[in-house]
Amino acid sequence: MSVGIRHDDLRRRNRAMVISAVRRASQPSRTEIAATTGLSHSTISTISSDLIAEGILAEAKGFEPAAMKRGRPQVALALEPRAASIVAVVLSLNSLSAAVIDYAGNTMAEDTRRLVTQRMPAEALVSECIAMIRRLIDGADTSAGPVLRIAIAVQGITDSGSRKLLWSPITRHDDIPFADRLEQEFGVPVTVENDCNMIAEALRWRDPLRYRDDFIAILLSHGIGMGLVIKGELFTGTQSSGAEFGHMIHRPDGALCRCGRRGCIEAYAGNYAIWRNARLGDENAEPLADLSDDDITALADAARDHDGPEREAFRKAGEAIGFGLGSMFALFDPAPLAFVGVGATAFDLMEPHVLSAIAKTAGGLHSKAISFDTEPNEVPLKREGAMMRALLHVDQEIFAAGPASRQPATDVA
Amino acid sequence: MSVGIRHDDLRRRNRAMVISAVRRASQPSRTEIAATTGLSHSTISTISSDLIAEGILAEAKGFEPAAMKRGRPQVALALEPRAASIVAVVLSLNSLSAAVIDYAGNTMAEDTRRLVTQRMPAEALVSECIAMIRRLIDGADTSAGPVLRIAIAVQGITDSGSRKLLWSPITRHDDIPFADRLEQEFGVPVTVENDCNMIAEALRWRDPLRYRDDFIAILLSHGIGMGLVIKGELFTGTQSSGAEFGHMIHRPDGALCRCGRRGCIEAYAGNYAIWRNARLGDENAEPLADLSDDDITALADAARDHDGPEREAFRKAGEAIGFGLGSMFALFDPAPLAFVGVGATAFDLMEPHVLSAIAKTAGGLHSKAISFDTEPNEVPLKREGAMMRALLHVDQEIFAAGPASRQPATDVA
DNA sequence: CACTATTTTTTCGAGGCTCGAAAAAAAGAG
DNA sequence: CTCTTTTTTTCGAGCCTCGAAAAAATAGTG
Repeated sequence: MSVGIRHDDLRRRNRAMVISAVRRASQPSRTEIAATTGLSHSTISTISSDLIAEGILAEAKGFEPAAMKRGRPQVALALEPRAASIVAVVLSLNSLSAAVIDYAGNTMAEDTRRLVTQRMPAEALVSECIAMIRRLIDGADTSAGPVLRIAIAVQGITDSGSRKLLWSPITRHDDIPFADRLEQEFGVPVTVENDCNMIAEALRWRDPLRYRDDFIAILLSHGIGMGLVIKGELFTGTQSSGAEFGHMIHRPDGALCRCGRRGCIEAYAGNYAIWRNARLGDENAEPLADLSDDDITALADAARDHDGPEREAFRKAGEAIGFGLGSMFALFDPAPLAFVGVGATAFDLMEPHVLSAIAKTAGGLHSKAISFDTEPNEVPLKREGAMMRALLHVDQEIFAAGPASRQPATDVA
Repeated sequence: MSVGIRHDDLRRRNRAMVISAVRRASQPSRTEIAATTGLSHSTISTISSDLIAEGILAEAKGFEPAAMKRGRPQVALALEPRAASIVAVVLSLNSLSAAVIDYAGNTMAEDTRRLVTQRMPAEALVSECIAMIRRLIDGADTSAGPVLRIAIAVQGITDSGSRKLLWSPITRHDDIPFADRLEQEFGVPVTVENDCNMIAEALRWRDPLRYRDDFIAILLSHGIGMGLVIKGELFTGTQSSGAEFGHMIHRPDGALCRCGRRGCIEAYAGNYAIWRNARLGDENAEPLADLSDDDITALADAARDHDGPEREAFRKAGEAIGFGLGSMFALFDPAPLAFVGVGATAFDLMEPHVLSAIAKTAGGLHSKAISFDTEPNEVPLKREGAMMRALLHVDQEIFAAGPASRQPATDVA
C-alpha cells in the first residue's frame, strides 16, 4: 500500500511544485507561483530563495516588457541553465541521434548518424550509443552543469521500469539492457522509453492547451505506434511500455502482420501494408523490411490523382485505424488525436474512412471530443519528449529532494 | 495543475492512512499500523487516540488468540460500527435492492424487489429507489450511526463524476440524475456507479492477494460488462464510467448488437447472442429483450452433451472475448481475469477458444500473467462493491478530514 | 510470589514546515 | 517629494512528525 507522508516529504513536494511551476510557465514571478500552486507567499518566498541559493533557479534579468504597472515590479524566476544538463538520445531504424541539453532546455551539442541497426549485434547498438554520448559530453561547453540523466527514445517495447528494450523492429535482438549498460558507463540514471510515449510527452509541452489531460499521439510510419495520455498521465502497460495500438486486432485471422500474427491494425495501416495492398493486392504477402518516405508519398499522390488500388489501400488503412480507435474509445472515451510521421502527410486520404469507421463504434457517441491534427516530422518530437522526460526527472527526483540528500556534506564548502 | 500540499493536508492524509490500514487489515495493533504505513509509533499513537476519541475507531476487546508472546500484549484496533452507516443500492434489469450497512461493514437491514424497469418512466426509477431507502432507514436499528453516503451500482454507463446514469439497458431513458435527486432527498452525498466497476472493487476486498494492482472483472450476462483495475486504480473513462469491453469491435460490420451497431463483442458473447447463434443461426436477427438464466444453462448443457449449433455458439463467444482481450492486452499487458455472472457457469465451453484467440494476439506474449477465475453470482459482488465504495468515501473524505471540518464547532460539547 | 526480560504504547521535547500579519522594498502617480 | 500600490521578505505562532525515554503490561524464572 502507499506509504504515509513523512514530514520531510512535504518540503520535497512543495519544492517540486515550485520547480514545476517555473518550468511550465515562462518566467513566472513569485506571486504567480503562489497563485498556481495554492501555497502562501511566504512559503514560495522561502522555497524560491533556497532554490536560488542552490543554483537551481535564477532571477531573470533584462526583461520587463509587461511592466507599466504601479507597485513593486515582479521579479521573474527562471531555470538556471547551468544547474545541470541531460542527454536525450533517439534511436530509430537505421538512425541514431543524441543531444546534450542544459537545464533550461537549450541544446548544447548534438549529433546524428546512420547505422544499419537491423544487422548489428545488440552490444554494438549499445556501444554506438555510448560512443556518441561520450563524444558529445567530452566536446560540450564546460559551462554546462553536470549530466544528471540520460533518456533514450526508441522504437519498440520497453519494460515498465524503462530499463530494457524488450522488443524492437529495428533489431533482431531482444531484452537489450540499455539502462544498465549506460548507467555503468556514465554513472548517471538512464531510462529507455518508447518513442511514441516521448512524442506524446513532447506534444504536451508544445501545445499544453490542446494536449493536456487526455490525448492520443499516433505515429504512422512503417509500423503504427501510439502514445497515450489519460487523465494527465502517460498511459503505460503494467509490464511494458504498452499502448501497442498497432497490434490490436482489426480483423481476426486477417492480413499478415510484420509481427507474424494476423489481422493487426498495423497489417492494414502500416506503410508496408498500404504499399502491399496498393502494389501487390495480396494482404498475405511477406511484409517489406523497409520503405522510403518517397514510396509512400508516391502512393498518396497516385491515390489523390485517380481511383484505383492505391486509393483503396488508404481506405483500408483509414478503416483499420478508425475501428481500432473506436474500440479504444469504448474503453476510455474519445480524446483529441495527433497523427505524426510520414503517414500523416497522407492522412487526408484516410480521414473520411477513419471517421466513418469511428461512427460505427461506441466511440461515435461523443465524437465531438475527437479532433485531428497532423505533424509530419516525428524526429524532433521524439527528441523533445526524451528531453522533457529527463529534465522532469531531474526536477522531481533530484532537485526537489534538497541539497542534503544530494551531496554527502555541504559543510566543507 | 495539482495543487501544493498544505500543512493540514499532511494530518489529513496520515489519518486516512491509519483508517485505511484498519479497514484493510483485520484488527491491527498500533505497532502493525506503524509498520504498514511507515509512520512512526508516536504518530500512530497520536492519530489513533484522536480517532478513538472521535468515535471512529475502537479498541477491540475479547480477543487474543495469537497472544502467547512475552511483553505487553498488542491492542487490536477496529472500526467502530456505530461511527456511521451507508446505503448500498443495486439496480439491475427488473430488480432493485438496497441495504443499510454500518461503518464496520455489517448489514443492518436490506430489501429487494422486482420492478419492470424497462417500462417505467425515469422518474419512477428514481422514486422507487428513494422509497426503498426511506423505508430501510426509518426501519433500521437506531443504534447505527448516521447515514453519511449512498452508493448505487447500476448496469449501464454513468458519467465520470458518478452523478448521472447516461445510458442503461435497463431503461429507455437517458441521463437520469440519480445523484442529484437522491442528495436532494436525503441530504447526503450520493454516487451512481457502473455495476462492473463495483464488482471489481468487491473482488479486490474479497481476495486482495489475487486481485490487487491489476485485474479484470468481466460480467457475462445478457450483455458483457467489464470492471478494470490498472495500477491499483479503478480504470474509468474520461467522460464516462468507461471500460465498455462489450462494445469494442470484434468484427467490423459483423453481427447485430443490442446497441444497434455491428460487430461488437457483445453481439457474439452476450447471452442473447449465444442464444441467437445457437437457436436461430442468424447473427443479424433482432436481439431478444431478456433471457432467463435457465435458457443459458440449457444451451450450455446441450453444448456439453453433443456437437452442434450450441457448441458452435459458445465457440464464437469465446473467440470474441479472446480477441477482445488480446486487443486490450496490447494496450496494457495481460492481467488476471475473473468471469462473473450466469455466463461464467458456461465458461468451460468458452475457455479453450478464449485462450486460442488470445494466443493469436500480442497479448499471447506474456500469457503467463493470465489466470482465470469464475464466480456465477454477481449480485452480492455488486452490493459489496457499492458498500466498499461508500465506506471508503466516508473513510477518506469525511473521517480523514478531522472533526473541525465536519462540525460547526466542538466547543460547547 | 517477586523479579526480570520483553514488547507495546504513551509521553515529551526538538526540529521542521506552512501560514498570516506586518514590515520592507520598489516602483508609478500626482 | 510624498502618496499609493504591488511585490517580496521577515517574524512569530501553531501544527505535525520524529526519536528517545518512560510507562505499561505480560510471560518466563527461580
